[in-house]
Amino acid sequence: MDQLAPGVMAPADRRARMGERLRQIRHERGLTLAEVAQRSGLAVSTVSKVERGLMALTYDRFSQLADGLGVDVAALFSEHGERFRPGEVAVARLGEFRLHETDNYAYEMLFPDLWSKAMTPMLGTLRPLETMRFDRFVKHAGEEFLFVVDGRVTVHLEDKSPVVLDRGESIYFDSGRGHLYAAAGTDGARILVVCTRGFGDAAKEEAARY
Amino acid sequence: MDQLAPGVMAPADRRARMGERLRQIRHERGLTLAEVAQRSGLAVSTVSKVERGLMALTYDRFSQLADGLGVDVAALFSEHGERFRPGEVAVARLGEFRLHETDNYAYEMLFPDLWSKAMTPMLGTLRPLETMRFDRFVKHAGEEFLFVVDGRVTVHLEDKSPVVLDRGESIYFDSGRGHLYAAAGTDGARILVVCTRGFGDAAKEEAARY
DNA sequence: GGCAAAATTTTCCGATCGGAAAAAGTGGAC
DNA sequence: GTCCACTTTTTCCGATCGGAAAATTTTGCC
Repeated sequence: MDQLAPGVMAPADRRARMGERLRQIRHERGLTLAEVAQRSGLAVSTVSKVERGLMALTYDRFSQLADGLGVDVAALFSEHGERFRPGEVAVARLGEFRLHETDNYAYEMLFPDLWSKAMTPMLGTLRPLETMRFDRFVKHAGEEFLFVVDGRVTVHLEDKSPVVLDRGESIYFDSGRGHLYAAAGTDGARILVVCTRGFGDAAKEEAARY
Repeated sequence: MDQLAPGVMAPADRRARMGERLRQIRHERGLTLAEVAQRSGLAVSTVSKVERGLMALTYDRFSQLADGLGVDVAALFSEHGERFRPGEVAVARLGEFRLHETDNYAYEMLFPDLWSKAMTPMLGTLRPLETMRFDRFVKHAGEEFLFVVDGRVTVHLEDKSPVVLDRGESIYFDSGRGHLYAAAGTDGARILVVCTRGFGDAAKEEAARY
């Protein structure tokens, strides 16, 4: 009577698998049931039962739980999704970086040989804004994370006031918003930038401009 | 009484929005309630109630419904969830981190309020391996980038020799490989870790092709 | 207009969700 | 060992889900 699409497993199995996944995620975060319950607005007992596959949450509460765990609902439903070769590892040693110099930035790609990975980490050395030549903001697809390793940095964002970051501070933003970095003050600064979505797209966009 | 995080809308609103969205999708497909019910294995009345926001399906049945509609669950949540919105910016100031302590790690989520962004950056303080208790490696979906901010770090990877990283060095690997960090030597160490939440654009694009 | 067929909503009720509180682990300290 | 604090599980029960079928609305056609 139940004519479901092939590959669909029984509800009980689904719950069990999802439960295991949720518990694993919670443990990775180092959270207790009480903490997750607090953050998601659910009862402790509810979270416990869900993790053991004893119960299936309604989608709105399930969504709350995902938020409380800090995980995207979408990710919980997509069993697959690894395109980076499973198990791969790469180390970036001092002095082995590939230097990339432009008019304004001096970037070092940390893993120049790793092609299709989710993130592109770069180390950069910044000069003060006065010595930089800028026509326009840089913008590209993806999201961007900047961490100040040394010195002070001013981040200019399109339609926003400049943000000054001290050493150890960071900023996260949509790369689609125009952006531009410079060292604050007279000294240089050292930053770590991590972008999502391969450099490929960005490179293409850049190339198309000239 | 309901003490939820800011920005989270009431359950009723959530249902209503989702319902409208589901009905819209069904109409786009030119399907009737009966047809969707048939394809998803749910009752007609159930689909009707869901579309009008009178009821919230459990996540397993919700998933069935999505299948019946021929739409990815991810897509249903992607448009109205509290995601990282285009153009958004967040700054992590010193002293504003959310500290999380586990047996082995003390890490600080840099953007605790920004869920569902592509990357999850964390700052961590490591103790030497001797003082840590470990049962097994940690492994999870996604990819991971570790940068040594201060001190020296030993990275233990499943089926690999330990890797020692000096300040300024970094490592990139598939989080699916068991991993575990510790400070090298007797002093502690300071690290910056950026994780992706699995699930890539590749999967999305594949699904969207047809 | 009336009529029939199809689509949708409402009703009813058993099954299950989901929370509060009690009970049962789980260490760690003494 | 006992005690204590913390985490997890179990219990209980009101609230809600979810399906079958009846009732209602809508659509098409004469």
